[in-house]
Amino acid sequence: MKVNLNQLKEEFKKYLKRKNMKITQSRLDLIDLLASYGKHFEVEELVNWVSSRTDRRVSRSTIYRTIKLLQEFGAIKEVIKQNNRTIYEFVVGKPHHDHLVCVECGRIIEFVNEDIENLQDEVCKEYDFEPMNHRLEIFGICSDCRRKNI
Amino acid sequence: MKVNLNQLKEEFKKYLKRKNMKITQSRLDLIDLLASYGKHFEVEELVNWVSSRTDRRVSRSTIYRTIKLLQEFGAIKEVIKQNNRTIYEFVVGKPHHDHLVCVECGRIIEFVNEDIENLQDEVCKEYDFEPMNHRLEIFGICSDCRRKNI
DNA sequence: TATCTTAATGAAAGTCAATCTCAATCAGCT
DNA sequence: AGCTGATTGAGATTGACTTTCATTAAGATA
Ligand SMILES: [Mn+2]
Ligand SMILES: [Mn+2]
Ligand SMILES: [Zn+2]
Ligand SMILES: [Zn+2]
Repeated sequence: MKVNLNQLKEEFKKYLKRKNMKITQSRLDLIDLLASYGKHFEVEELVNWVSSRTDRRVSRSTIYRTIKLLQEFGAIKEVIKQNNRTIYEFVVGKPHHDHLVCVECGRIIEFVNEDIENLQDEVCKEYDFEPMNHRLEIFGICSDCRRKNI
Repeated sequence: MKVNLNQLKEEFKKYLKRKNMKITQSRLDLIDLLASYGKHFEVEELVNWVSSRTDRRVSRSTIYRTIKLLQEFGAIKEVIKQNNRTIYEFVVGKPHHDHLVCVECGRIIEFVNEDIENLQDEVCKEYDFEPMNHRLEIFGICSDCRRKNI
């Protein structure tokens, strides 16, 4: 579960070189920032958080561009699409998992279920479909919110 | 699988009365149109299609408002959220199912898997989470597109 | 049926996430 | 240090969706 940040950055540098892209300070900074954020996040939230750490400014444009890049690289995933908001997660060093989303308080519960994963693979085989990624979102009411509502 | 449209409309009328809302021509027309559309759809697509049938004009605003209403009523579901587009489906008379989405050609394959559904319920029990609805989207490449790419 | 009250509608304006544009800057090769 | 092309930031733009508000229609009442 522990991420070797330096190793990750080295891999990212190789990835950038392979794509003839430049290793810039902004890109490396964002990896650091994302690795230390430790929560599911929305881009706008990240923009604010990054600009609050005044050490070095990174523009909104660059943050959007780098998030897309890190998604292709595989360090970040879109985990929830609700209303018209996208919630992301830094997934390096985290095993794959899916999410329960409380529609009342927004709480996000992570779960792992190997059986569901295997069944998905079976379904894909059945339809001769090559899966690349998936998103299972279960929307409902968490225990805390149910207790409050009584 | 066969939907009794009149019965559906009667239920929708009751639903509207319960909510002190009016039974309007636009609302009834949209149920007819949606029931006859027979495909997954995006709102903008529906707006165009509806306005191409010149029998009676319904504005974009009303279409958006009615789609939201029909979602609450349960006749329509958001089935895919990708990029910043939402794909809907008229679900009356259709058993619950999930989707494989080809990221190359946009093809949507529907599948039913009771085992996955049951496992989801188990997960929810485990976390004392009351599920309301869920969305399982598997993104990948369909067989046709894989053949083309060889 | 005519009248009245209130919800629904349409057109246009507004919102908001995300993308694009382009001049200035930076990475990194020589 | 100088060169070349990728990257950046600020602001403009897009596109899906929502809101506003004057007008219209539903449907209850008499
Ligand atoms: Mn997660
Ligand atoms: Mn479907
Ligand atoms: Zn909750
Ligand atoms: Zn395809």
